[in-house]
Amino acid sequence: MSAPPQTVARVAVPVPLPRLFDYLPVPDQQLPPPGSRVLVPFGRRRLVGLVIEHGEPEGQAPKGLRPIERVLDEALIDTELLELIGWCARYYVFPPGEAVNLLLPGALRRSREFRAPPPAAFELTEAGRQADLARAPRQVEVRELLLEGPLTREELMTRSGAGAEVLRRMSEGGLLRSLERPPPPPPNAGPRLNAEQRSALAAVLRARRRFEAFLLAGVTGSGKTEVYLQAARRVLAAGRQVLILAPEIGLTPQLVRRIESRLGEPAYLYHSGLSEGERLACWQAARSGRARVVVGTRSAVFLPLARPGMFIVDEEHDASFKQGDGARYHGRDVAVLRARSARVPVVLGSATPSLESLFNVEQDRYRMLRLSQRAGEARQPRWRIVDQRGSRSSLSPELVEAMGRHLGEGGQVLIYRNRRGYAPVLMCSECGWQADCQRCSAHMTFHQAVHSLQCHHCGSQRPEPRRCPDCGSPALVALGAGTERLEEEVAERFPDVPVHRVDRDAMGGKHQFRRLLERVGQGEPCVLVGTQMLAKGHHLPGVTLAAVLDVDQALFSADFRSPERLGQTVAQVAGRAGRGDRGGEFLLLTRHPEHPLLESLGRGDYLSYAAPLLEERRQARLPPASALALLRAEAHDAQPARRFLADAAGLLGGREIETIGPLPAILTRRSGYWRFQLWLQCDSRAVLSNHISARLAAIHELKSARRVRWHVDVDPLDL
DNA sequence: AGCACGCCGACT
DNA sequence: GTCGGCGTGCTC
Ligand SMILES: [Zn+2]
Ligand SMILES: [Zn+2]
Repeated sequence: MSAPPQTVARVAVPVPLPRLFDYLPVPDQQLPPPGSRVLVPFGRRRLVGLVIEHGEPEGQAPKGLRPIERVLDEALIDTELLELIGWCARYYVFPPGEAVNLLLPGALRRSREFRAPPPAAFELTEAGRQADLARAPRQVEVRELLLEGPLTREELMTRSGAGAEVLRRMSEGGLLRSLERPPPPPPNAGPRLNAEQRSALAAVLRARRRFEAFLLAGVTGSGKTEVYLQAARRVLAAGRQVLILAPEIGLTPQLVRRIESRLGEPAYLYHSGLSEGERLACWQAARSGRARVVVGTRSAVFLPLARPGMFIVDEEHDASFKQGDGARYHGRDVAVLRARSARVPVVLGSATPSLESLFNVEQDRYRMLRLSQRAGEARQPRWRIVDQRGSRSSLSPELVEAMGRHLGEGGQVLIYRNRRGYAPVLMCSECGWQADCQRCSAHMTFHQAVHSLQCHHCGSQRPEPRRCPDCGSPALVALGAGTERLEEEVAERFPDVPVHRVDRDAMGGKHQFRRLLERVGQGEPCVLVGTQMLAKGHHLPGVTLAAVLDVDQALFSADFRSPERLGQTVAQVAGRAGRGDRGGEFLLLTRHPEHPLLESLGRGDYLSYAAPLLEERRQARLPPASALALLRAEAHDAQPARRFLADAAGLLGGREIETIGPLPAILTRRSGYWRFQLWLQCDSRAVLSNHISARLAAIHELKSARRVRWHVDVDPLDL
């Protein structure tokens, strides 16, 4: 009747080897079920692993099988997640042992018991209200604050001056009750939806009980967030959980507050900024179902969920969803898979959808929901492409004129430049010497304020040279302009207007940035000069003029994704202008105004810009129209890396798979390593992954593999 | 990835 | 004599 009991557990062990390891049960015990967390002997070490499945021993273990040492948690991970991770390991060609890192929070990856983190919030008990605290001034302070209602532990400690010890004593004495989360702000129904939003919402709700993937493509200010939050509310009402993924940079306190107030539920945050204890608490709350709303970055896509009801990916085009090392998965794509296996809807939102998602719409895998109207009075800004040829300054006369006009009318100006520092190149005007990084094939960026040269690829620094190291001339010139120089030039042109620089160098702490946003929010006329930090998220209602400087390098980049990224950046920055009630203006500065990409961009509609890009990818057999994986290798010398890839190419060639290379990476040398890559292309994603997986062991065993660092990247974003 | 073993240069 | 450099091999 029943199948004979299987004799070994196949265990995922956190080592970078392309296989699971077989273990016998703990002596005199049964095999722990799949999903169990176990402690196993491994070589001379003991490691925490996860039982993936049961089976019969195959592939002779050289020294025989060893038993599991201890079962730490039985069936901790459900089979749906185990299957998902297995699928990911095969598709993305990462070692199955990564399952341990992806599925367990750090606290559960170690064998020792974990000390429970302190409670996140407190409220006063009845006993606490009435207690006689005449001889405990600190406790009185705590009580005063809590009379108004519950507070987070952090807030309570800073405002009352009470230490952890005081709170612990009060809890033990029954004066305080610990809460896992502070209560959410009062629910707020939010604005009335317009017709487009209502029909998008209806479409999502119709799929509430089955799998369907939606691409919610809405221009800036069209109210995408409202649509998915209203859908989420219905899912919560049915007793299901909602997982929202957002890029690191977009996971702001404002977004979290908005989510909480719309959903009337505390949002459980999961991101890398949390302490280990906080991560564990969120993980457990998600697994138990207590956390009904979870908001997190990429890694949250693997959180266990008791009753998943909907997945949401905000800013789905954002590159931070792709993990860049270890298990190189794409959080958005995993969310779609997870929704499918849980039979629930997934909503991908973006004003500038990835070509991958647009392709999936074309293939009828996703359904597009378009929001083309800006909510409220906000209008599309007026666009202008400015020919920068002939202008010696980075700020062209037309830009300066427009800035003066907008500032004069009380507006704010945003200038976007994707490069921090003073100048990207420092050159000797006598002999042509340029300051290059010793360890990378790149120029060093000149940072004038700190008198140094910095490499933005490897972080190395050196002091600003006074003379040319080659010819001794003092005539060193800074070529081009980064944000630091732009700030200086703006201040020269507009001495009476405040200029704020927003980049990693100028914004030391988060508080500094927040304070600046508050100040800018007051609405005084000013100029903001900055990088990515400025383009993403954050409401800047006072901005009426936005400009993108120096788009030209993106027009001629070797990276085939460059035009797509350019369009996304430009649309994002343009979206900053005229969010308020005044009609905005947007300028794009270039020395190639006739470039077809810019003409297409200038029409101001991202989707019609993207359509021909997708067509080009198809013609060129590039992703997403075909499957691409890279085999990357790096070594201190170029030759071993090239050699390894050439050997691997010999193993990987096949009728269905085209191998190209070894090619040098776009940044050929980084941090002292020469970097090369082999392109592997195929019409079918599944065939490509299977093909590589099947040859992985042989690649591992290549002699030439021993002298290089190498890995496979399926669906790579960076070249 | 760790972690051991192993065999050669320069220290007390 | 031995401390330690990192090349090589192994992990159910
Ligand atoms: Zn010189
Ligand atoms: Zn460098």
